[in-house]
Amino acid sequence: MTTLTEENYIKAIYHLGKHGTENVSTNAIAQEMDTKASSVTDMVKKLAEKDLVNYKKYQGVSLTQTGVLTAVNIVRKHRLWEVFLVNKLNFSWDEVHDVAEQLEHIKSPKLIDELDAFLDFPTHDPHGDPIPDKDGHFSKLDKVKLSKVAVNTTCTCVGVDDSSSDFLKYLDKHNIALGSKIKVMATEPFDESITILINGVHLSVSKHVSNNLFVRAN
Amino acid sequence: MTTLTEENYIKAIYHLGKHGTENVSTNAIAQEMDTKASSVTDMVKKLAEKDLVNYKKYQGVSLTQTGVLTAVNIVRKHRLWEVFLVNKLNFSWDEVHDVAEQLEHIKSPKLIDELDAFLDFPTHDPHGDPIPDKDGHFSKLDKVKLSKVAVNTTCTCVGVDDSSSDFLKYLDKHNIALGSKIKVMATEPFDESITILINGVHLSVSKHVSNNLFVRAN
DNA sequence: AATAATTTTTAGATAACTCTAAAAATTATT
DNA sequence: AATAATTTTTAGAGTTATCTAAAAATTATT
Ligand SMILES: [Mn+2]
Ligand SMILES: [Mn+2]
Ligand SMILES: [Mn+2]
Ligand SMILES: [Mn+2]
Repeated sequence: MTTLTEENYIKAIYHLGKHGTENVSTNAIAQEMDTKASSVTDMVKKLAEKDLVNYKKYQGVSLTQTGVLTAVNIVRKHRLWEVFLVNKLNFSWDEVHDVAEQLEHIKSPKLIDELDAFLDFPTHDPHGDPIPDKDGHFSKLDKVKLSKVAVNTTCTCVGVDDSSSDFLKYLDKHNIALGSKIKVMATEPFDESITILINGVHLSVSKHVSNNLFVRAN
Repeated sequence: MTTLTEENYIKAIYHLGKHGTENVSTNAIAQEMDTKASSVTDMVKKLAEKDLVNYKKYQGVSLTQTGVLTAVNIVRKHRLWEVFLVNKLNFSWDEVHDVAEQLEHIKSPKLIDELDAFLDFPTHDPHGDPIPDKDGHFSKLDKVKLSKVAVNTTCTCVGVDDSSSDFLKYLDKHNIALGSKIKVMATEPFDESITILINGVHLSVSKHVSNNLFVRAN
């Protein structure tokens, strides 16, 4: 059985190292989890003991097969709860993350699969991130950063890379949501800002925005 | 801020001492929580320090006003989650308790009130126990134990006193559910068992059953 | 290749919660 | 009222997860 703390470490390693496959440094984990490197070392030893991570002193850690499975299951729970909060409980997409951080640790063999069915087996969460199915398989959606889209092309917003509350609120304010049609009107070389057409309105957005919005070509 | 452990102690004191008003003994808490009396003493001191309980050495504990408020809020969360699990996620009434024990500790100012609205402000949980509203007020429902009902009277099942999985499954097996009409046909003095008519079927039930089924007169 | 800077680990301490065993207080029995 | 039984508290120690400070290993710079 994994503790809440162990699960959070597993999740951090999963997210930092390309789905847990790459080696992740002690410091990177410490930063991600807002803790000290010495604490990370302690926990990583414990996780290695439990065969959840591969660890060699000074060489960083990666997830074992069991570790990846554990991580994917937590991600599944997190994202399903986010869908529930937005679709059923009137949460906005900038409010769900903290609550999902708690709900993702609830242990029940039945709960998540029933929730999945109740939500009609969603494939993506409110931020456009894919939800793994019961067996851990992700539905691949080929998305591209808005900054890569050519001028005069229209595309559809399908996700965000930055899901900080501030960024999401900014998008809300300018009526940019998943499903929004965006036409790239112009790009400015000097500051890499771009002008887009959204809901009939012209809007100039910074490099940060275009680099953190995922779109699909139409 | 209350920890998960503190919340569980508060809840135990609330349930053992008539809504936290009566004094509860250290041993009673230890038994309820499946822990040692010495651990209870430690925690009770901590709770007294936080002004959640009234405590005098060797005299037992009761909840303060803040303690009652905390307890009622946990009970509210527990019962609302139980309704959610039964009404929305196809859980049966004998499966919900353990999951609700986990969910009741989720902290979110918005979550519970939205859940309450989503469930259409239920007044009772799947076991017939009242759900306090936002302000901690319980809707009183005058219920009586089936064992108190006179012969030849018909009544409606509105709750259970024993909500152990075994007892609930027994009720399921004999199609006794909240809302079921029950007519008391006969009482046997020698073992205090009674014969009831339910769904057109005659059934003899033990003293335990009649003492743990709440009914409302019709 | 030697030295400096950085990263990582170890050592030792602390906080929250738990336990066992012994001491103290209360309650029951004679 | 004295003694016995029970309950409750204290003392001391273990576990998990955290921290600071110092030591060791790795990586970068000269
Ligand atoms: Mn999230
Ligand atoms: Mn998300
Ligand atoms: Mn319950
Ligand atoms: Mn209940």
